[in-house]
Amino acid sequence: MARPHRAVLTAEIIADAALTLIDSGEPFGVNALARALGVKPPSLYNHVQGLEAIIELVRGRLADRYLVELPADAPWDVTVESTIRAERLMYTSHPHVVPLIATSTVTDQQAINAYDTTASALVDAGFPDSEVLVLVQLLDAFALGSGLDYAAPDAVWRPEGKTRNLGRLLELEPRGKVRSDQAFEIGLAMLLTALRARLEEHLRA
Amino acid sequence: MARPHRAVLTAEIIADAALTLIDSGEPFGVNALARALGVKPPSLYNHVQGLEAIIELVRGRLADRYLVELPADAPWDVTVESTIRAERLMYTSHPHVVPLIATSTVTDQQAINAYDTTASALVDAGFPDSEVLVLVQLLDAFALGSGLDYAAPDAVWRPEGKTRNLGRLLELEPRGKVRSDQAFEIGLAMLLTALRARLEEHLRA
DNA sequence: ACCTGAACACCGTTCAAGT
DNA sequence: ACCTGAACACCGTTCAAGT
Repeated sequence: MARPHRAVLTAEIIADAALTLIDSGEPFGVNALARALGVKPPSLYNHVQGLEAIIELVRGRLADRYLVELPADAPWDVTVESTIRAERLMYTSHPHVVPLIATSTVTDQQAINAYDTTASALVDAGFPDSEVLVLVQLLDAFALGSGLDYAAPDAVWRPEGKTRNLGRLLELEPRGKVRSDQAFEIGLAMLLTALRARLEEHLRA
Repeated sequence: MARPHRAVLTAEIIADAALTLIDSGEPFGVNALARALGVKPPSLYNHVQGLEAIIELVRGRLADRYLVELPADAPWDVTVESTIRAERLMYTSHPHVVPLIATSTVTDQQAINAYDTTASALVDAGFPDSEVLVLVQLLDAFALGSGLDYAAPDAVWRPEGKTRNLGRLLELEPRGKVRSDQAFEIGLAMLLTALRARLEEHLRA
């Protein structure tokens, strides 16, 4: 059998299977994905351009589900907070995706929309143009770093010798994902405070 | 010739060659590194445990050079600022290293020391134990994200459709590494402000 | 002690051949 | 139109053989 009467593959089917495989924690790649789909690796190239394109499809799939459209008339800090929380929920729900998308360029429309929404909220609030992308990037780095931390909460640092405080702090309760959650809340509160203070300065000047 | 009279390989030689190869931007791996060293891939395994160990050696090499010991009696915010600036200089000087070390566990002694120094500065300043690791992590994520941004400053987002503000902001001058530098300065100033404000709250309570 | 050759189980991608 | 087989140029790692 070379070609079934009804197509067994589409970009959507590939994206879904990719997300499932990534979430499983098993090694991810074109060959492994083809195996999971019961198909030979070259077949995928009839529907997607290659590994990077598949990863971008996965990003799009997640963005569609998690980065929903926000009300345009909400206060800027509500928009910012909602977006970061949605982004972090996306990452913590699919932690194995984080390392794959962390270093690639974002082209997916819904993901771009989410960043555009945050950028627009900051522009409308009164932040100067020259700062907005920086702030969007800072917030994104925080959400992403927080996602990486959630995926491997106690594995970021492994001191092998004596330390003044780091080793002791790593032993403190709570551990793991609970600590990662608390870390996220503290970091988010700090960033929002800093943003509000900075906006004050701009509006006063 | 199976074994030369004088060893051609040591862990240091491998680490240096690895850094040089990574910095060149060419594909990095055990095989490519062996080729660069004029040696067969299995030879490396007499000196290092594998690819991950080589990457950790590179981290150590950079930490030795950039994350120098700081005076223990400096004000906490000077320590924090110096460490972040040193870390960012390390990443911007070796941008291709960033994606390789971003997702791996830190075990190198000098790198651990740097984090321990920051943690201790925050503890001594009066931040509660429960927050210190979070803050160290937030600062680290910022430095790392800033390094990633410097490596590919205009490639983080590529909108293909229309956007309210994102596309316009991406076109603004300055571009590239200059913007990345400005972004770093703004982000750093914001984080230090937020840290000082948070410490105030803790000391007042 | 340490480098090599051979081997293993993988990768991502291209392309002509098949239906 | 779309799946396959064969092929290519790679990976990282193990291990017996060589000096």
